[in-house]
Amino acid sequence: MVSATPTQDDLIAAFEDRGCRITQPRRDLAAALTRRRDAFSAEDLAAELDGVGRATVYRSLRLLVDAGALCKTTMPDGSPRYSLDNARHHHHLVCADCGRIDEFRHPSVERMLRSMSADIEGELVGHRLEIYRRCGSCAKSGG
Amino acid sequence: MVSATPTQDDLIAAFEDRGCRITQPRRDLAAALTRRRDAFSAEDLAAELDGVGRATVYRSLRLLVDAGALCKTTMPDGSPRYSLDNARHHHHLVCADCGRIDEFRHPSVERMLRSMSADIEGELVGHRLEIYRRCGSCAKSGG
DNA sequence: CCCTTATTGATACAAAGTATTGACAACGGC
DNA sequence: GCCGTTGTCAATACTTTGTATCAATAAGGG
Repeated sequence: MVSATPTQDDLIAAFEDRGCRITQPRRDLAAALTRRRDAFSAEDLAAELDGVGRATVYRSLRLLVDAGALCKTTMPDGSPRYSLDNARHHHHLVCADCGRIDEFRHPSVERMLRSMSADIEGELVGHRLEIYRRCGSCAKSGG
Repeated sequence: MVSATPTQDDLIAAFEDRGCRITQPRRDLAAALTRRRDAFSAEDLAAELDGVGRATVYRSLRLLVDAGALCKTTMPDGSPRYSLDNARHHHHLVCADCGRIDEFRHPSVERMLRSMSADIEGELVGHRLEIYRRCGSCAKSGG
């Protein structure tokens, strides 16, 4: 089970857990992911991984998102970003200026869902929550 | 100001309010929107509006979303859907099976945001919340 | 009614991904 | 340690959801 920020081995383990073979492209990708601690786009990552095909990058990202090792987040303009998943259940705090993504856990979210579920017909199957803000350093640097 | 489900005239007014000319394509689009009460994709709408160019459909949808007359919602798979905006501030209840989108207002959402803002560094500039469920009729029809 | 200028449709392009396919390489069996 | 099966690969074409460009057109003020 992955906990705290995943290491390269954790990412490899995520592939193995899903019954996938450990190939060189996947090793390269895992290494690149652990080097890159910020949020990134799939295309950026593909450009960085020179010998690895675009399709492989996308496939692997999807695998890792499904495995829970990566998060896919939506920016205010709708474009997707990936980031390492540090902890089980959380939401994202996205800086609308610099795009920095922080994980975020707050009891009020679960409280809200419980409180809503009573008033919603049918079964809740999931949710998507992004909080957009101007992060501390962007606020300081004015704009 | 648009309130309750917008009529064709409300949509036309939304264009006017933004200083736009009232053209035949925009009239056609407004008519199609008020006929179509369900959530729809931009491509569906473009296909329905035969004489109207794709670019015009996308341009107009963006204008109406900006004007607050339409909502753009994200499905669980990430694909976008548009729907008429019935009321000022709300979130969306999306059926993961049939794609039906209902508007949804619940005090717990604002309560959550207030409660979180105390613990978040920087200024909150927005949020995105979708609640996915299986709606009543999809639950009944099994699966 | 005419002139200005927003708007249009066509088309090309862009971003983010999925499908296809022949080649290749992991890994289990022996 | 070699071999064959089969998952995986890179390349490429295609799809979806838009945006940019641009010449032609039509809105609507004067």
